[in-house]
Amino acid sequence: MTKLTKEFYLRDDVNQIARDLLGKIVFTRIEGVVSAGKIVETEAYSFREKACHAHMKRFTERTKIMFMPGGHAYVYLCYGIHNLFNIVTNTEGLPEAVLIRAVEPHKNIEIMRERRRTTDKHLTSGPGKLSEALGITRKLNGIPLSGNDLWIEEGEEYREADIISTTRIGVDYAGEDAMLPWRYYIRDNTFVSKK
DNA sequence: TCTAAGATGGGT
DNA sequence: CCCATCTTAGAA
Repeated sequence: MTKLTKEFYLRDDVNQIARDLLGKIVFTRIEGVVSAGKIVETEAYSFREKACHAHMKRFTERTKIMFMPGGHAYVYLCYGIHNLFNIVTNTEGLPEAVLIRAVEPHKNIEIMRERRRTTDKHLTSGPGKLSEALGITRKLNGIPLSGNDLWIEEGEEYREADIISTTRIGVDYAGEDAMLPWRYYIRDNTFVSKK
């Protein structure tokens, strides 16, 4: 019922925000249709490390969204096929973001089945999958999460012991920064993407 | 202009 | 393991 405040996103600690987002609910309203999923897996990205598109504050047509103040959506196309959904964090000019890697269906699973056309366990268990299930495309790139198209609400609180921290997926190109334990997920949750 | 590579997912 | 698919960034 209550959207997260902008102070939540503006904090100068993208890893803390990635942890805090676990259990929160992502809502979309696409052509009037609302659906939602509970976040169960995230990854943190920062200009301070090499896996980030905006490493060393690299400013391009694509990365300019990450320079916006925290609380905006960064949606980009991966491998020419998949829309990956990130949440921009930190203040303007400090490009950091949290990649949402998996959610658990929370509201309107029927529309997710229509959009995905696969079995339920594959509905939202990966960054490309959840975007398709929730209808997130690059049309939403750069929009604020304070609006009524795409937003985050409070959800479930998890105890520290149920949050796993490990290395991020698909970032081998980042050299030693690929070893950073900046991936977070809920222990034993069936919608967490597999390595 | 040209081109290689990519924060994936689905199938063999 | 292989491949679809196409934007992006950087080189030429």
